[in-house]
Amino acid sequence: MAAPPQKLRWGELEEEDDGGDLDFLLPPPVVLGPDENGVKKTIQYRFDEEGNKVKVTTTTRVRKLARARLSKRALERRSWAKFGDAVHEDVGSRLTMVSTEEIVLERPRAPGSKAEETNIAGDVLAAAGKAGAVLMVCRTCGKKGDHWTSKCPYKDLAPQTDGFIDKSLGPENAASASGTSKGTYVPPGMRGGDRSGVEMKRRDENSVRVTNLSEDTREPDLLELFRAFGPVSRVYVAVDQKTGVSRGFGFVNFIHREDAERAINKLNGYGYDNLILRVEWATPRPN
DNA sequence: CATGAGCGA
Repeated sequence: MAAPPQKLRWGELEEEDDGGDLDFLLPPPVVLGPDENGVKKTIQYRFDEEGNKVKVTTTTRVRKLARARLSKRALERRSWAKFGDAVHEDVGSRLTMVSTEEIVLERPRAPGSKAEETNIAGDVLAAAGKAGAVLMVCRTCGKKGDHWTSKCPYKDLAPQTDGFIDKSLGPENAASASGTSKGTYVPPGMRGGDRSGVEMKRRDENSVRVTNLSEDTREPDLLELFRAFGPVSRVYVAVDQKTGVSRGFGFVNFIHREDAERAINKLNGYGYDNLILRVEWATPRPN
């Protein structure tokens, strides 16, 4: 019996664009790199609507630097003794186990579930007071149909929910997620009940700038270093968007100003990764 | 040396 004709999958179909029949006149595409920074350049040629030959260069970053070293912590983990099911495996030292643990996936909005009955979109429209209104939900305070995030009166006052947050501190972060009705997804901005706004703290407060960081210092490293002084609400390391390489400076925000001050006093001039850190108050970000 | 990213109708 002859094999059935191989069907083309959609991904294998040739892309058809206008003027495609003339494409053989164009130079073949050139792919440069990826270089040692993982930056890949693709040079393609095509005809535009007027039939002019145009050159299109796209730059993409393919992956992290191949030469990037493992962090100290990762190296340390390599030397850990195997445990669990892996104890009996002898597949060499770099072993990734497939978990045999059963994980039940919850589907809060599954058909028939309680959550399904509440129609969020309808909610929003009602709040906006008009049918066909846009889905305008402020991501800062969670208010619906009132203003956009950028116009939020609490813009800089909301507790920080994005970025790097020290989850080990206090129940606020973990507990707030489960605070409201169980099983229903609650957007970060709406967690934590009452939003009268009075008790909200400025989130960009107590911001400490850290400069002279080594290239491979990342946010987790900074957190490790600074959390000793008190609860940290945010860590940020500036990274070159194109190469992914650290720009050598970052910010750490503390919940308490005194902690920030102690961190500055202790860590400014501190030797870290063979460089001398500079730690000082950050001037507030312009906006 | 150096002051952050996203974000709409």
